[in-house]
Amino acid sequence: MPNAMGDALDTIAAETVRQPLAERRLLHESAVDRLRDMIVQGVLTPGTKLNERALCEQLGISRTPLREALKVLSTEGLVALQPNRGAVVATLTEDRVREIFAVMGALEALAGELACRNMTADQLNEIRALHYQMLAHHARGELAPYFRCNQEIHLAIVEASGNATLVASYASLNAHVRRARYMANLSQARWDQAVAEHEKILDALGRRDAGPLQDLLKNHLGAKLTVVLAALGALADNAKETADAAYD
Amino acid sequence: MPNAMGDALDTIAAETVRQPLAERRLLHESAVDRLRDMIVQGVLTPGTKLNERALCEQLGISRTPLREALKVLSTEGLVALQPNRGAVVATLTEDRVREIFAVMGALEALAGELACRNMTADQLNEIRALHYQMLAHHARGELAPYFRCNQEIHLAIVEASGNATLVASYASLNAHVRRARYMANLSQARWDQAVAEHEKILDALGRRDAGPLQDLLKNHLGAKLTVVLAALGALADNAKETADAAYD
DNA sequence: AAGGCCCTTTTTGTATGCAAACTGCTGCTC
DNA sequence: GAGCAGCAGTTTGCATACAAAAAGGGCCTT
Repeated sequence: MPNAMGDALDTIAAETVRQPLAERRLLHESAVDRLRDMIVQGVLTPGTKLNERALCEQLGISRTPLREALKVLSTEGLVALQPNRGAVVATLTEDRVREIFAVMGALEALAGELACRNMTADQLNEIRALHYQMLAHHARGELAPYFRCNQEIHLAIVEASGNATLVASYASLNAHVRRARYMANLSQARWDQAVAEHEKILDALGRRDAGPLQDLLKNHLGAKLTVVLAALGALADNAKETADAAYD
Repeated sequence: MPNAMGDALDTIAAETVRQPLAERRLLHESAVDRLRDMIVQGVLTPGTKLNERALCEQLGISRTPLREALKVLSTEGLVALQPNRGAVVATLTEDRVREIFAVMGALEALAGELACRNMTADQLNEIRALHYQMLAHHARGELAPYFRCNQEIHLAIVEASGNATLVASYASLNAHVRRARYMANLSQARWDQAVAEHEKILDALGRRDAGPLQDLLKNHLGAKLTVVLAALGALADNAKETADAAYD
């Protein structure tokens, strides 16, 4: 045994230099994922100028895969490309949020209908499990984990439709509004109500009762829209104040 | 006047060397458009391997913008990227077509509802004009122009919803099925029936009668699905025969 | 002092170069 | 003869190089 640390070092080297089994991901793909996360989680706020050189350094890649990633995010709508003038994080206007929610409403309604028809018992159980996990976060007042659970439930319902195209469309639109959602400051009353709505949704799902489920989903989404718009307004006000402060 | 041809030559030079006012489009953008057209119109058939060097030559660009275009088309779902193994035109399975039609059904239903509420008189008139143009093509038995008109009408209805997000989602999905649509061989009976359905759709639109309109759109799309699936089956059979012939 | 012009610097868009991965073929082994 | 190792050629993924466009800044003009 020449070196007790040999194994550990080899492991690290294998992970950093070359992933043998993990089938090393392509640079532009991981760049897309990382940038998307940064945008959705609000690290990169709407309107932020995306300097290629700076992002390259931050991600440790060259401009070629970065630019490919920006093109992808642009077709996803999260980034706006201005010819010869670079990329900026797409802004979210109130109108656009309303548009997105309208489309998501149609998609969720379809998902609910299909889920009632196609959902497996396992899928239903998983949704139930996520629901109880969410209840726990609600009881403890843990907002961020609650949001994550909440998202997973909605995604699980859409996935239970068994329609991959629907899942992709829904996920793409969802990424846009999640940006605003992360900074939503739920009142306790609205939070409690949202949980109650989820209870009813789960109930309808369990009975595979498509009609009422669609109505419940629609109302739930409508309430979410109100919350998101409020968050968006608050955000805009903050930005305005900051801008005003610059003039003081 | 030193040279009578001077103006013409200058014009050509200006167009080929540098577009001054037309704000020369970016190479990767036009590449996306050209490749998308080739895929949708069936020049590049599903499963075709996309060799970068060959496409570069064909489009007269280098690999960088071409690869950016492939990434974009991949996120649109029209091509599939195989890491380290290149890109192929995405295949259209029957299941996938059914999925797409299910989602498009939900989107068209929403579009119909919103159009009844938001459509301007001008938009309705434009749809009427397109409809009559389509009737002319039907009367003359001109299939390809009929399809184009047909597409434009459906897109115009979605646009009349006033929801840009809805338009984008619809257009993206529509690109996929248009591939199959181009090779659909409509029977005269089905063709006549489709025109009759359009007549009713236009009527409901004119009355801004959302409920019946949604039903009509849904039935119309269901009939289209049948036609597309038949075309897809015929295509698959052709491919199979060709493959079989190779063994003779 | 305000505005515009020109020059420098930065940034973007595209082409090219290079290394790793894949493909296909030859020849060897069993 | 089937199958596999190994090598040559091709293709992909990424980095870099270069040119055109935009942004910034100083100087001059008015």
